Amino acid sequence: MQDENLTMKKIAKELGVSVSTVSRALQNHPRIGSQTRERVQKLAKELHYQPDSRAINFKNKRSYNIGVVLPYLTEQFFSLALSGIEETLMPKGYSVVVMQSKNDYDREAAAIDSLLRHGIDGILVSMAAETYNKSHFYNATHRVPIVFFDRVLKHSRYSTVSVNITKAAFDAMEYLLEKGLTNIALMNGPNSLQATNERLDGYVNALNKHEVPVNIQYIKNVNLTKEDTVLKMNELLDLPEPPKVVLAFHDYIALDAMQVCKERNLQINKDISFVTFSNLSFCSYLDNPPIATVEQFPYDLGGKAASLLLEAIESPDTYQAHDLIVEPKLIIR
Amino acid sequence: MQDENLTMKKIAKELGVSVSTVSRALQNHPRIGSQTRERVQKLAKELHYQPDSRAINFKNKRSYNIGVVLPYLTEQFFSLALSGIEETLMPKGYSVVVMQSKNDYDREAAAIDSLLRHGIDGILVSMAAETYNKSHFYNATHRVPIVFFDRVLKHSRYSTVSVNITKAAFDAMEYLLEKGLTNIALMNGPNSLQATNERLDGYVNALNKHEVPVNIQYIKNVNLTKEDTVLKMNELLDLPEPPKVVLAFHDYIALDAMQVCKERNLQINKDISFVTFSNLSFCSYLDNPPIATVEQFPYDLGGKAASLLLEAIESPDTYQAHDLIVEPKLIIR
DNA sequence: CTGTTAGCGCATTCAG
DNA sequence: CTGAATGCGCTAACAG
Repeated sequence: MQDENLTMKKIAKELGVSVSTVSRALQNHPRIGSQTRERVQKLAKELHYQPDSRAINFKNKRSYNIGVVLPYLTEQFFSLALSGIEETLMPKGYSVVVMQSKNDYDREAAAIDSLLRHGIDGILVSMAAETYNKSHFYNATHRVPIVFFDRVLKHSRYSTVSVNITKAAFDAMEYLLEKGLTNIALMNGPNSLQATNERLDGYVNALNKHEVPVNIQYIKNVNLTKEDTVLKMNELLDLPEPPKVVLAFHDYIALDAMQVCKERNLQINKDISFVTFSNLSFCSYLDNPPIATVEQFPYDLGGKAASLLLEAIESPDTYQAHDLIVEPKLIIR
Repeated sequence: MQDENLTMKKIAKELGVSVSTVSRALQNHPRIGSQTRERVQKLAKELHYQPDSRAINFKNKRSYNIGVVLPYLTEQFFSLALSGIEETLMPKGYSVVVMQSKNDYDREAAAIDSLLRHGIDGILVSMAAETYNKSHFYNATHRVPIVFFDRVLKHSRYSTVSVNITKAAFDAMEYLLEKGLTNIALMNGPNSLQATNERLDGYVNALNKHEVPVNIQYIKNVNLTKEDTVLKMNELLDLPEPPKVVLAFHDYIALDAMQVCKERNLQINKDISFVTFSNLSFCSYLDNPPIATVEQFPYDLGGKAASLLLEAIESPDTYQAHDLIVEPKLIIR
């Protein structure tokens, strides 16, 4: 069948022409005779010639590979985002190199480093929860463009694509408050994430608007591990006046928190309800799913981030970093 | 900060030595003066020199990228497998390029093609459900090694890593039969997958051993879409004697099938029960989870496949393709 | 121990 | 329209 080391040189020799002629014929260069082009292309096809992509990458200073660093692929939110990325990049001839940070700073830094050494053309990042030090990003900036999505780092050199979380939280709260519910707890994420602050803003704004006093004991930060969720949920339930509703950072937190409630013999959606961010398809299989959830359109998020990155790569001169905000949607179950 | 185009040449000129000296110093070559080595390494560090990976890839005829083609990253089974792959490859300096086939033949073929053009060093594949034609694999074989995992293609040139599904199905059935249950349906996968046949074997073997007649109406093939699952589940429930237990191809099928049951006012785990393959962590959140499930260790599957592929890449002469079987584990809930 | 030379596969400039 | 020559960044064989 085809030869592992079939180069243009061999085709050239076979046809008695020069390598540059073959090169031109193969890329439909204008300055080439149509008959020679035919001859070359015909033979190339017969021999199953495949250009050596490594040589081309080398010449072009491009690899057509995009690095993606995100917390967990097992979280549906991120695997959907990756799908959006893949779908945007593939038709443009780019491939996706993924690495999971698992919310760990060291892994994230190592991933960025590894991507850089592999010579990718750009990086898409959704930050790890534990990332307080951002220097690994700043260092990478000199080598390739970076675009953040969802868990973003606002900085003049980076484009970001994120959801308007303040509004999402506000809408969710307003929905609850208008139903007459007031004992609403917030199980928020870690402070390293901007979305955490935005959730808090929306939460507080809504309470203020409806003149419900903010109960500081109802506000918890969770580091996104199951243990911490269990701990914080128990704290909430141990309160003299435990919450009737919990606004959870995302569905995974809610699921673990629900388990805690069940173990304490509370009936979900009766004694206590949940409102979440994420809209995991999985939750529709629950007998007592969260009463409402905020759809964040991860697929779009990823796709848009990928588009921005392509812009940065292919038009570096005209490219301007900017922040894209995606509007969330409250889904009532 | 660091220069985008800082090459060894510049370092050499700066220090008044030759490029090869720099090259040797940087890779701790034995035949180099320790003082020159120091000088070079010091300057390289100061200047934040990073070798051009594209040039190195070009020279080595390696990209240190491994392609992974699998059905859906949103399925936890596959994202776990990918984690195992990533964890195995990363310490060896390889990165992972993923593509999702979405169970579609054309997408799978396009993915393989794209990977080949990107010059990856090897491919890991878990086949699409709709893949009946295998020529895209055979064509790729001439260029790079391929290893299959989970959804494997048995062929002398490919290594495979898969679960002993026949045994898994047999064990699951035996568990049910010993509990005195006999009306057991099998919601199997599409016939293009080897695992489908193996499930059937295990199912039939167990029935035979326990001298329970095989009811052909209890055996359904599902094409892995929700619609088909709903259709086939309804067919089962419409039977004069509907099954009391369903052995489902995997958890996702079971979840959709359970929905059908609920809509028909059947109580899960009372009127009808499910036994599944996959052991999705998600199912532990269900009020009425499958009564048993087969753990297939996707993380290990991926890791082992990655190891085999590395072997094929790094020791092509001694490498022998072979089939690895992972023993499943029946988990009773 | 170090410098010179050559070459990987391809695109491109410069001649013709 | 086509061929010869050049160089991308790096490694390695060959000299010294």
